[in-house]
Amino acid sequence: MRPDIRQVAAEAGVSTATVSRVLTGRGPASAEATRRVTAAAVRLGYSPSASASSLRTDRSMIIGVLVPNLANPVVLPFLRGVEHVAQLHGYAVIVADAQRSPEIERRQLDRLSAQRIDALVVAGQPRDPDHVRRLAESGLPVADAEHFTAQATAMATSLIAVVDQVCDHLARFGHRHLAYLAQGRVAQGISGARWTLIESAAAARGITAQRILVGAPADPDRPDGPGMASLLDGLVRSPDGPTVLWSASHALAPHLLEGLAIADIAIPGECSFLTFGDSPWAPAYRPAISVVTNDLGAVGRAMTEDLLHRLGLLESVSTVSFDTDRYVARASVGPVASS
Amino acid sequence: MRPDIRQVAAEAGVSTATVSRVLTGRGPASAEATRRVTAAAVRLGYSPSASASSLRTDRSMIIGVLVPNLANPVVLPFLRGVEHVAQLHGYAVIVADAQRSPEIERRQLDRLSAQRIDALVVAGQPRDPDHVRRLAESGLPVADAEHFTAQATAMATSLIAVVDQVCDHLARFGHRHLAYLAQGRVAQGISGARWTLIESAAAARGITAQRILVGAPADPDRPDGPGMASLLDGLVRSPDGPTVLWSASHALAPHLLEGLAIADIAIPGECSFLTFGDSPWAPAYRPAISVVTNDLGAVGRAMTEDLLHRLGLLESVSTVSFDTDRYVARASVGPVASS
DNA sequence: TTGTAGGCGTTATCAA
DNA sequence: TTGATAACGCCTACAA
Repeated sequence: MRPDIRQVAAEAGVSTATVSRVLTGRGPASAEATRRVTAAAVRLGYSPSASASSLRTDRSMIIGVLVPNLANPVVLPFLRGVEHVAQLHGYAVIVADAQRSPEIERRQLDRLSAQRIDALVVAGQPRDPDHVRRLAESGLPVADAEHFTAQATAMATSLIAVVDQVCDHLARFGHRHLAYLAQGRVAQGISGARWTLIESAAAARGITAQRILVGAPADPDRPDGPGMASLLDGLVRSPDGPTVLWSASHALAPHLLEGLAIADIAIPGECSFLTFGDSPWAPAYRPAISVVTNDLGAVGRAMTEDLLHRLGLLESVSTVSFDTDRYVARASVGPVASS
Repeated sequence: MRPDIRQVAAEAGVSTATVSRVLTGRGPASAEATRRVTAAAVRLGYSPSASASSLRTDRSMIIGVLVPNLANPVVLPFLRGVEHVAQLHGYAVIVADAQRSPEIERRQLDRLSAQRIDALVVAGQPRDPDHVRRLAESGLPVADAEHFTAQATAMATSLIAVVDQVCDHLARFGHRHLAYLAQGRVAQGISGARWTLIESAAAARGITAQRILVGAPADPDRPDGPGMASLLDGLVRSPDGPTVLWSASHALAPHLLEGLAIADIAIPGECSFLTFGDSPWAPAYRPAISVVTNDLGAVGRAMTEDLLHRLGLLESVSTVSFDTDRYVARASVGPVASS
């Protein structure tokens, strides 16, 4: 049914070796041979079997992406970035969703391993970091988003500048107390780095910053509105409570906003609000929400380029800077209420 | 370096055939052989090569998913559903992002074809439907989301019930004119079916319904707020204009809301609002947005089960009904203003 | 129940 | 520059 390399060879009147050389571009081939082979391949609708080629060359041309939780929309731009670069270099992307479970994560990593992926992208904190480490030690090129962003200095300096900018803005509006709200587990990598930056930038401007970990709702689809409301009410309305709430992630933001709405806390009248991560909902909200955009697509692209570089497929990693963080001030950040 | 089936055979003191039979579960194997082989496999950290096995069996154990535009967040639950079911049956999922371009789509389909995917899921309207059709005709099991949802009768009846429910609600509040706002191109499948349903359900209650196609912003990340505002202003404030705006997709909703905010149209005072598709932003909005949830994860799961069924891997397709559409009434739908 | 052996479709080596 | 050929790692008749 499906044509194979031998049929192409027969059709072109050459040997299979020549067909292979022409189509892969590896090895010499005369202009005439090239012409006839490509013509025959097109005529027959030939498409070489990736399995056979992988088996022979020991290269699967597949990049695996381990996603801790595919329900989280922030992975989307990231995935897109990985896909984009991978595709440019003939690579396919296999997505492995760990569904927030260590066992599923292990199964998924095993599957990726069986596919003999050429490289692995870890798109967040894995549930079982040891397993990932073991893969890396066994020679698989691994790019970990947490480590990567913390190490990419261009990105870090961009973030520093933006955090400074935000704190300036807040100080100018008279804010003295800031609360940084993050979800559940304390992240080591990027999230931890952000907090350190915020804390020191705030301190430099006489703003006290506190970090508050709000328990991730058991079911992220049905957040605990009232619970969030009472938490925020107690926080904001306590003496010397924060006058600014800064959400660590875009996914967390709507839950916080819902809590604020229930507790009837006015934005920015009673409390200013901003968040990491942008989406069409931020400007659409009333009031429009200030954001610090973080271009995760760029991170995905850079990580994938780094991997391809390590695989020897890319001469130089694109030096396009990571200067993609930006502070977009909107109505949700305003002057502190004169009480 | 990496252990091979022969090494496992040697370690277990059996032949490679026995190893294969034990590990794949196909063919007979004594309890003793099974024990020793599995032990040896674990001891050596053996993981069979998917390429070799694909080559031999002519089954890649890979399902391809063609996503017209991976930037669109609605694919996320869908992808997750596909991934979930695929994984349960040992299948890997390759994501192909067409990036809204016909050429890229073709390249991606060619790549999937080279990978010898066992089945293809099409997660939206492909840019080049002919190419997809050709693949289907060549014997590849293909599941198309548009066709699928239109044909899945359980899903359709669920949708009918929900649309009736919404229209009842609107009629009770005194609404007589409804505008259904959809993006750009008119979809043939699910989106078209929805509109037909809405139109007739509305008519049955004395509500006139009109469909308005709002041009998709060129760059979906920077929507045209003012343009949207003037469009909606002209629409809502015209004599006999609609008193209800119904957004066809969750992605469109924030752009509409931004337009309403700019035009200073009060919700629900001046105009009620609801949308297909839920997310944490809907209840967090002020006022909270009414939604018709559509569980795309369930669609992804069902489609994948259907494919596995066609591949002979699944005895019966899960008959869990599609009764997942639901109308969640929130504050954004209220009585029509008494003018 | 087990082992032997051949071949899946490609690519790399080597001799011509 | 080309062609014959031997693997790559696995699965599965078939024979024992």
